[in-house]
Amino acid sequence: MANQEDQFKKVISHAKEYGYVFPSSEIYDGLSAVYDYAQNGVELKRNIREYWWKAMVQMHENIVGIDAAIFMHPTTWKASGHVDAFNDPLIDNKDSKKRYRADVLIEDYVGKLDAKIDKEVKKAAKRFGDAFDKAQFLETNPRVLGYKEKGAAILKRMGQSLEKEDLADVKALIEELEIACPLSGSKNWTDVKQFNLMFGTRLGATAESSMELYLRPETAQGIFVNFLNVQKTGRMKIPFGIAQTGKAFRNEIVARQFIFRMREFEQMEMQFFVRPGTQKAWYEQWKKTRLQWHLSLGMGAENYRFHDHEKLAHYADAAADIEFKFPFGFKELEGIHSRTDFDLSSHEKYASKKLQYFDPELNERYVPYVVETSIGLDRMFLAIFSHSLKEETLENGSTRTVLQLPAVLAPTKAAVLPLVKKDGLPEIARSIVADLTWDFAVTYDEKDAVGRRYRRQDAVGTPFCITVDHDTLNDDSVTLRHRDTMVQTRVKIAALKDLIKEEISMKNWLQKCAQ
RNA sequence: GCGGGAGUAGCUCAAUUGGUAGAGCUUCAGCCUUCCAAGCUGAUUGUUGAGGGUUCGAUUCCCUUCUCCCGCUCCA
Repeated sequence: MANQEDQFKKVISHAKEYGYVFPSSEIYDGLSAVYDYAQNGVELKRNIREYWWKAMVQMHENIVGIDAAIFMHPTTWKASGHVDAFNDPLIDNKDSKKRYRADVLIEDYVGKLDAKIDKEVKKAAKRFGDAFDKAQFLETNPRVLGYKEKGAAILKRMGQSLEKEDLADVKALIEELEIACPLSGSKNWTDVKQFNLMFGTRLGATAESSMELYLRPETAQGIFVNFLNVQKTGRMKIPFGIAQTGKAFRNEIVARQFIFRMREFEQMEMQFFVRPGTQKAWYEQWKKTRLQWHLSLGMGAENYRFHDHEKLAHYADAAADIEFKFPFGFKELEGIHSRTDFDLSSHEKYASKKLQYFDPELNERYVPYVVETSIGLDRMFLAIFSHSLKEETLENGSTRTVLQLPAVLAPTKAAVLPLVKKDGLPEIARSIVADLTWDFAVTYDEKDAVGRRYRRQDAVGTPFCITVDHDTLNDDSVTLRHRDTMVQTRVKIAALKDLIKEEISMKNWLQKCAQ
């Protein structure tokens, strides 16, 4: 455990020291759970996004992309269920330090009343024997009626108080009912606090004319509301998908673990629209396809696993996570959800617009079912970065820190190094840089001994080093050093471009794990 | 939000009973060097997380606050 912790701390400080991730607004002490991507981080992140986009959009004839706005009509979030589901009244017990949802505590209390009714029924059934009429008993027995009334009154009052956001009354209700903490038995409660997981803001200049808005808590709704637009204008036939990448915002109560859980984060997701009844097969298909994508990066199959959800979200009929072994254990990296027709149907109701597809094969209209793949770009970044950071002990006993990023994703693909700073070697190196820079990201470095420069490039994750030496003057050849093996080969300058292109080509990487 | 730990240079860390901050690595300039960080010379960097208090004097003691890490909690 201490090792894990140490490793994670190394990841965080390496990310900062080598220009990948900085705490946001650091000169003001940072902002909780907000981070900035630095000069190298932005490249890595961009490359991951591109790798995903290529695999999901470009390589699928029936998947297209969009880029929806972060602001959406507020009714969107009523239809999606977020206004209800992302809005919890929470209360803490001061003695046990446990936190509960206030409404759940009260509902549990009402549940106990129902249990009492059941008890009465059983007792009566015993007493009356065969003559027992359950329906009549429930309607006439004064005790049962008392429990029922009480329960209904409690729920009504709670509903009204929550509606009015009268949280003091919710607390009063809990105190009046003498609800105790299930763990400690204590009735020592804090005030009820409303936690809204969505960030609110206002659209419009003046307070009177402005409109309350949310920053989107997920990108998916931007696709659902555009479903028909894309289907019609793109002449899409089911099954087809719409993909997008973009920022989403959640006001997490506790956001932690570096960039794993941030309040502002980027999703890469694809909604796949299918004929009702076929969702299960597509769900399985996408689980497989997405895992293959991960495996193509070569970070070891043993570091991935599926986690099938037993408790499903309000919209899903099946859901699984692809989990990755982060420095702090296996955690969710990507979600694959069978979302049914929940979202489209709900938007139909709220917007009073038909969101249906006419299926020419079946000759009928229907609301399509949706299978979603949704991956956190920041989590993918962390997965790759933390997995790539290694400390090696070499044969001579020295250690080297190397960031073994997949070459296809590395921010800088090659560093060009003159062996010494004289004899015309820098000039040749510069000319190589000038040539290669049209095709991929290269850098130049002449400072310090060449060995030190190699280690520097190792630490930032540059997969190739090209060294210009005195032989270059005679035969136009240079050495090409591979980061992971430290092996060097002698190649002609003219051959460099194709050699490296081959190693960093998305095509070659994506094909690695094709089924 | 609760409990525990921690904030000193870009990174890792020092500073003896309170006496106005140092080291290593890094970075930068130069020298020397024909291939895997540790050769030589020189240089930059800090309101010691922030604010307040006690004191002649605070990195050190007290209070407040912010941030990070771990656990609990929460998590579509």
